[in-house]
Amino acid sequence: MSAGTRRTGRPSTPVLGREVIVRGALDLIDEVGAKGFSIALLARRLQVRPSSLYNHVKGRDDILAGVRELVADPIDAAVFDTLPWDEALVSWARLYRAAFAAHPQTIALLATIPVSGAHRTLRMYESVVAGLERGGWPIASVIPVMVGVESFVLGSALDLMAPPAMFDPGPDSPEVPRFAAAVHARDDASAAQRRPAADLAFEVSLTALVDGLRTRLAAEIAAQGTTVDTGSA
Amino acid sequence: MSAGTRRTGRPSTPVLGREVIVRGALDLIDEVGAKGFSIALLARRLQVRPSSLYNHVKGRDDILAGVRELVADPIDAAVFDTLPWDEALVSWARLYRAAFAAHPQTIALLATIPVSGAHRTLRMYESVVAGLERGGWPIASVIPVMVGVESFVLGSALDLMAPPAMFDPGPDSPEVPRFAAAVHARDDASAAQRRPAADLAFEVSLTALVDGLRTRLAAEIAAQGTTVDTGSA
DNA sequence: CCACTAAAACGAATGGTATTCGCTTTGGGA
DNA sequence: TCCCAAAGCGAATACCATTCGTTTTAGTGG
Repeated sequence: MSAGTRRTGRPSTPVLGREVIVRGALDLIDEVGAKGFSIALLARRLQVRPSSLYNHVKGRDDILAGVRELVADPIDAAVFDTLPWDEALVSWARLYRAAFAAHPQTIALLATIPVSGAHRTLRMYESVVAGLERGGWPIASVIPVMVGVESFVLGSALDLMAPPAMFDPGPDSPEVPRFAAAVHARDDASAAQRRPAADLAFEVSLTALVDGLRTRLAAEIAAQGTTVDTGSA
Repeated sequence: MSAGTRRTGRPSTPVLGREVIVRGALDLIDEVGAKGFSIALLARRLQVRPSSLYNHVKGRDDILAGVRELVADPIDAAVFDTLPWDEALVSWARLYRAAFAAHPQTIALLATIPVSGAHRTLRMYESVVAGLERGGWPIASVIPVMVGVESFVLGSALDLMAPPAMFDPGPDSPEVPRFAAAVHARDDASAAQRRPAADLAFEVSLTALVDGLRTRLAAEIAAQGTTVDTGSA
């Protein structure tokens, strides 16, 4: 209970565990940010010496992999079982982005880490693939479509942690007048709708992307029987 | 010329300079990857002691900002002056992605760094904004559209550095049969067209995105004079 | 019930990191 | 010519993640 006063040797009641460590890591990152995160700090918060962590996790990267699972947990691809593929895609993308938006500080740490091959993730992909196939997408286009949407979502997540006011007062506005005016107009629209500007940009492009995919699917179905062309229009 | 044998004191002919350091950093990252990059290694490659670098750059982050400028240099938004907005957008996105594709190892380091407010970058944004306005986009939608495309490009760049063979032999393929089949079909299509799978996914979604934006613009122009709705469909 | 093994904590040590500071030498402007 | 600033070096600082040996305890097989 008191600070840093545990005798050496195995404790009578267990203190750590993978679960505890990963949860603590996520909380810590939320508080101190990606740059502030360190094993030493995490150990302090868990009332433990740094070396103790290594009895439960392989190392820093392993902890971050766990954090990723935690953050990605609420992403649910079950919508693909009940909704048409296009609506499901929109819903999935929103959930995906919202999951990262709930922990913006983790994005800098998780973006670089290759997406975990955890069973949970694989099953999510399976649902998406099944939903797209059921929607009529040719098998060879399914992964590209999914990856495209996922890339857009991850890019939008990166955008989330960009400095909110980017060139607002603009020291060199005179040099880029149209850009400055456009930023101003966007901010006005954002304020009028009482929604963050980043959200508006995300929704606009997400709608456009899925819209365009709908068009393409129609075209591919129309060309059914001819040589399949997965290149550009 | 010989190894590590420079006397103390200011050298008669200058050795370093911001340009030299940043170039060296990019080359080093290309060679040893993001994880292998360090100030000490960079100094060794430049035949210099680590502390000497700080006479020319503020620190690690400053160096990376310079690397970003270098990588982003070939991104040219001049196309917006000559092509219709939709074609220009496609061309710009391709250049943008290609710039990062030319230095895949930098992506992990640059993705987290907020996009530099360098004059070069601002002028690029100015060109894009001007092009979209000229294309008929309402001023309030210009930034969201640009940000959306940029997010997609950055997300696709992240995808570039993902492990190329992800779940190919799939140890648990039986558990995710449709996913495995879809990956296989995509790889076949990729081989048949002799293009990387990532490129195909990028092109598919880029086309769809711009296609959807074209549709939205038409709708917005048709609704001209009515209350502008920047929300979802 | 005892003995033995494995688990799980600690503490110290290792080798890495970026950065700062004082020293020295030299180039260039007044 | 004098003097300051520029630009190298070397040492020191304060981190960082990780490994290893030690110690204490939990749990299990005989």
